[in-house]
Amino acid sequence: MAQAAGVSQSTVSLVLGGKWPGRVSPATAAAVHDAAERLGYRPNPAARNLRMGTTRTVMLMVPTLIAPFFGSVHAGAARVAARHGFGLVVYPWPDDAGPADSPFAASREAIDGILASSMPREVLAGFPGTPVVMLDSDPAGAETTVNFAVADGMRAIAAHLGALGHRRIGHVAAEPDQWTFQVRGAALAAGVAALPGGALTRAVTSIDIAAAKDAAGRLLDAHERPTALVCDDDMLAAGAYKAARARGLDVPGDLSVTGMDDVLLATALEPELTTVRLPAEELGAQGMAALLELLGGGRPPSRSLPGRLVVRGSTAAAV
Amino acid sequence: MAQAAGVSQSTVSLVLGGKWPGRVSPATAAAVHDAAERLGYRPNPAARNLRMGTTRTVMLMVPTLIAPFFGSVHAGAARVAARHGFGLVVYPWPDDAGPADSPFAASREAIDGILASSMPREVLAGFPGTPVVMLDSDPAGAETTVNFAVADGMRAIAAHLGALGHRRIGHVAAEPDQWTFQVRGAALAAGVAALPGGALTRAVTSIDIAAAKDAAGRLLDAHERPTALVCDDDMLAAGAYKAARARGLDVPGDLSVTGMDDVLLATALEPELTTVRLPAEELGAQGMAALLELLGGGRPPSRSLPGRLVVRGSTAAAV
DNA sequence: CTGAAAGCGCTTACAG
DNA sequence: CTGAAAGCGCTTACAG
Repeated sequence: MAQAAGVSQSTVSLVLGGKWPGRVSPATAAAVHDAAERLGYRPNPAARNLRMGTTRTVMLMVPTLIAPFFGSVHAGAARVAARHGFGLVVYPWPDDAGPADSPFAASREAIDGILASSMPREVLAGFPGTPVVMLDSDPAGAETTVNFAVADGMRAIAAHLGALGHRRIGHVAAEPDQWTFQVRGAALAAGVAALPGGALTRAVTSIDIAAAKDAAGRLLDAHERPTALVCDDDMLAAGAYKAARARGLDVPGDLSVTGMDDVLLATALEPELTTVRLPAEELGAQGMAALLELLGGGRPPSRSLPGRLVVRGSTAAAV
Repeated sequence: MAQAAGVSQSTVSLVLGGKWPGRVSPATAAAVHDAAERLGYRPNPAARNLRMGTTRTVMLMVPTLIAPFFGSVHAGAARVAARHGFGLVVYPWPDDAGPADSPFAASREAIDGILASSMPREVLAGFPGTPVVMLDSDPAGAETTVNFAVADGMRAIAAHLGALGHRRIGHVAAEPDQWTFQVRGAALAAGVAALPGGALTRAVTSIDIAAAKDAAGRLLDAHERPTALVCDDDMLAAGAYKAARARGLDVPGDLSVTGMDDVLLATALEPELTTVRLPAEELGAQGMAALLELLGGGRPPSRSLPGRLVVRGSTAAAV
């Protein structure tokens, strides 16, 4: 490549690295660009990585890629990474991976930073010293976090149901011991407590349709049946629909149901689900932007992305 | 590291690379392993890549990661890759990516091979000479392909509906000009033609619930209404349910509906969907195994993975 | 059985 | 403004 352009290797490196102005004549720079174009030349990333001691690759850790939510997070993160010339490697953990350690161990030296979504903080213990941005996680930690304003979302749901006259509300709560679900639970409790005569019951479930159906069923079979079921996410709401149907209850005629996330499922259900839209792709994008800033030596602040209540057909006036 | 073990760099490399038997004494090898363990030493992948001219990284190209189907493909591929010490980089294309070329261009030199799922073959033109295995693609090409036996799946659906007495069948067909959908269409047509008195109508739609609802609606509004709707995938079936409900038709009392894929959505719907289970994770795993074989100098044969008809609540005897 | 040496292709002081 | 040289950390002939 250097001889094709009739210059030295150093000059090629300077020009292609964009560091030439003031050090290489414009004419020479143009010649280098021309030759590179003509030959389809691209710098060898392995050599560059070795020399620089950096890989321009970031790891995204998510609980699973099978939930479409995390596919969106990946899309947003990948878009921002690509724009800055960074690669993105995803590791679903622990759900889909085989032996959890092997990919980790292999990549410890191969990445510059970590974007970890919805993960217990302990998972990062294996990567001491690696810059990290946490997504959808407890902001009390030392790392920069990017979160959704889920408490606001839950309050919006409580207010929406309250305005429709609901007072006896059931919470179909996700079991995982994650920060986001703890916040959702607390915000809902506060929102219902603020309703005159508000009363909250709760059933805990794993994030699984069949399990959610059982949990919702327990709530619906109580002596004083709730008139609305607030579910911690859209998938749980699908289970709530099933529990309602199994008992001959019409949604939203006899029972209002809400979700959270607004994934594809929300509009696949009948009736379509009233839920809070959480901008998953934006989460990935802002998280990657923060990580890139961190890698560049900055101190990006933690931040929180607002959700938006989307009212569809699953909520109606209390009977 | 070398001095910590009291040996030369070459010896470390030989031992850690597993090439020591017969060349290094067992005692020395043990000492090297000990020191590596103690220091938490891991070879620098960039140096290795530079020296070897290989990256032990494979690119997975999928249309999108937001469809859970491709999340499963990724999981299977990543599992096999990790087991062989390979990394996996995913590029959703063209759906989620920003500027399509930028990540491609950047990674051309950074990967050893490509696993491309459900993509037009032209996309690979930008990677001349890179070993490729195609997933869910026309096996007529030169590359090794790993596919689902979708024709068998469609025939199983046609036979199932035929046995239930259905004769007027509507096909909610996916529009994308993909090999898999062409095969599905042809197999269904043959299966219905084999039914005495069988008659097939068809409406084409993009892979989108609202569009599928419209397409299914056109079929249902025909003079002689079909008694069963065969959908090219589960998401289209969700649209078919909506079209049925909008017309006061009960599924499966008035109308049977089938899907294909068996993703999460299939059991979220009410009634749960009769569909053909396509082993997406297995597709990714077998595709990666084939690619690894190809990279190792082998000539892996193309293959086809069987699906399985899963009968749930959305099909019943024809009225 | 073990080590010294070359070289993979970059980037970055440094000399001119 | 331009080029020669060093060195990043490996792997692999090669010599002993």
